[in-house]
Amino acid sequence: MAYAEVLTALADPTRRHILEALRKQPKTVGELAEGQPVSRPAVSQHLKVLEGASLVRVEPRGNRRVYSVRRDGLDELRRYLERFWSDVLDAYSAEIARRMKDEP
Amino acid sequence: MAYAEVLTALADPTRRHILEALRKQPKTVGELAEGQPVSRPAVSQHLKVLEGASLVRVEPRGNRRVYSVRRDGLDELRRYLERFWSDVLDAYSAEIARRMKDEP
DNA sequence: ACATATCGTAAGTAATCACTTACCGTAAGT
DNA sequence: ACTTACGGTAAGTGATTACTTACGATATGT
Repeated sequence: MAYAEVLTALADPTRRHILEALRKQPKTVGELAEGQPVSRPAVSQHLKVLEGASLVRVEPRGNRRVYSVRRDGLDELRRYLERFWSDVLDAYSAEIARRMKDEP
Repeated sequence: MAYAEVLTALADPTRRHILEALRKQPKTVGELAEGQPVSRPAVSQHLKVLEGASLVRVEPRGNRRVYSVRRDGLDELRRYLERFWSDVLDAYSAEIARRMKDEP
């Protein structure tokens, strides 16, 4: 059920902005906060959620904490979407087959 | 920016349950409400959100309103995820190339 | 040792959200 | 025509949630 955390994490615009800021290269909390319209503690709280969703990883480097993008969360979400969609397609083709049988 | 609506739509567990109930076959509002632990109006409200995210389509059939899964919302989300991830990979390989140059 | 920088956490607050009950319009059955 | 079924919308409420400021802990620099 990890995809649930990923979805709630990605549902917030500020968290998406933070994630997108990390696309290019790893950044510290301060650097991330500069680019956002919210306070630094708010960014910290969002990072906690992103980390819980396996979308981000931390590496403490001395005084700073360097955050970078992590693949696992996105993979989890992709698997969920794919599973869901293949179920839809299976049901669809089963419905077609049923109709072919009834109305030849 | 349609992926934002898709993400907020999928972030809610009840909405996901409703969507998953529609995987198998199209259903009316009443049928959907039976399978859920919430009231029928709540289901109606969720369906409105799902429809706004292009995850669901309605076809009024006489008295009933038949809802079914729609592909567009999921596609939109997939495009966003793919775009995001390819940006990450591009930045990563660019970083590798930079290091190869500096430290041969 | 002391001052400064970086960042997480606590506490409080305002806004958002999911839910309920009540109501209304429309279509179908008698 | 009258009643019943179906479902969308309005209004109100309680719980989440995203934000703020204040504080504390740890590492760096002088």
